[in-house]
Amino acid sequence: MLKNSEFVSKLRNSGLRPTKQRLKICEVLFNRDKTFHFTINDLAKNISENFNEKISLATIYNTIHAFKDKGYLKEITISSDKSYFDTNITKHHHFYDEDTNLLIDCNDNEIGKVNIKNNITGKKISSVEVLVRVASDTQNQN
Amino acid sequence: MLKNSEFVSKLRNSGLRPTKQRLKICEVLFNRDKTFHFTINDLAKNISENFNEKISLATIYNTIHAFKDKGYLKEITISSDKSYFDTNITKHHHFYDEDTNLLIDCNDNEIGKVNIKNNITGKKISSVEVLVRVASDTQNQN
DNA sequence: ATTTAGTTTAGAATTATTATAAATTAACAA
DNA sequence: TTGTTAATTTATAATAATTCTAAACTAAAT
Ligand SMILES: [Mn+2]
Ligand SMILES: [Mn+2]
Ligand SMILES: [Zn+2]
Ligand SMILES: [Zn+2]
Repeated sequence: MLKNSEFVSKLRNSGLRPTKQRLKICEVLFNRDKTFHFTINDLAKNISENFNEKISLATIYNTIHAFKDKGYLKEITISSDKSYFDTNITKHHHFYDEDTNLLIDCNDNEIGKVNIKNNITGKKISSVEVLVRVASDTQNQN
Repeated sequence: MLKNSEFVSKLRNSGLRPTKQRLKICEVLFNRDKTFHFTINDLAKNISENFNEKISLATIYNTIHAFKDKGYLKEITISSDKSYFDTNITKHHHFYDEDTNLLIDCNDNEIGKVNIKNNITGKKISSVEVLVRVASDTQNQN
């Protein structure tokens, strides 16, 4: 639940000019109570259907990637034909409902800490992510 | 290290005709000591460069998807612009080296069992996969 | 006000993947 | 064998997500 002026400084502080388009995208993504997951297409549709502004698809891609690079979004890869973004930038894991194609955040109390006993020599761990795929009982198993 | 005749029965047993193309792909994928990870492009290149047979890209896609559906391959999604396949069909986790773009299998002794305390109501867990991204110490963290 | 560099945009290009539909081939029965 | 049938392969077109390009626009600095 941030105000417009807060987005302006947030953008300025990260070296991004607070343009009309970026502020609108900030509002859509960050001016709400709960974090959520979306695809570029979801976002483009949301903006064109629910607001008067027209933001070109190229700008949406540019902005989302800029926000990701600045750490304001995380990218979640579930399938190779679609990329999800997450406004929850804390470390967390996901359930993926194969029936509805929805991503659901795991709380820390739902999945215990992942115990990595041996890392690759000379490398540093940059992230650890668990994906739990779920489906109705009557579905095929993986 | 399977023989050609074994691939013939394996294919027949799963309702797939043992065509010349499928047998060649079996040989390339399964006639070796260790499991490995590959992309469709890797495989197409491998076949066209190291063998005389020309298999059309459409057939490679068809075959890999058929093998995946029959459970002879697993698909691993790391990034949205490329899909990896895995000849190791046992339950296991992965390291992904962001410097080299290589996938590395985790042994059971490297990552402890993931403890899922609460599943989504009414759903069945179809898979649990951990992806540990690693990079050189001098790289950016996630 | 002028300049400059950053940003937006429409549209083209790229790339992975899937669809189409005709030619080929494996399986099967006569 | 031989003919029939359905599965498979293939070249090619289509699709769809994403990136690129280059011109127009705009925020920031002078
Ligand atoms: Mn794709
Ligand atoms: Mn893609
Ligand atoms: Zn999330
Ligand atoms: Zn593997």
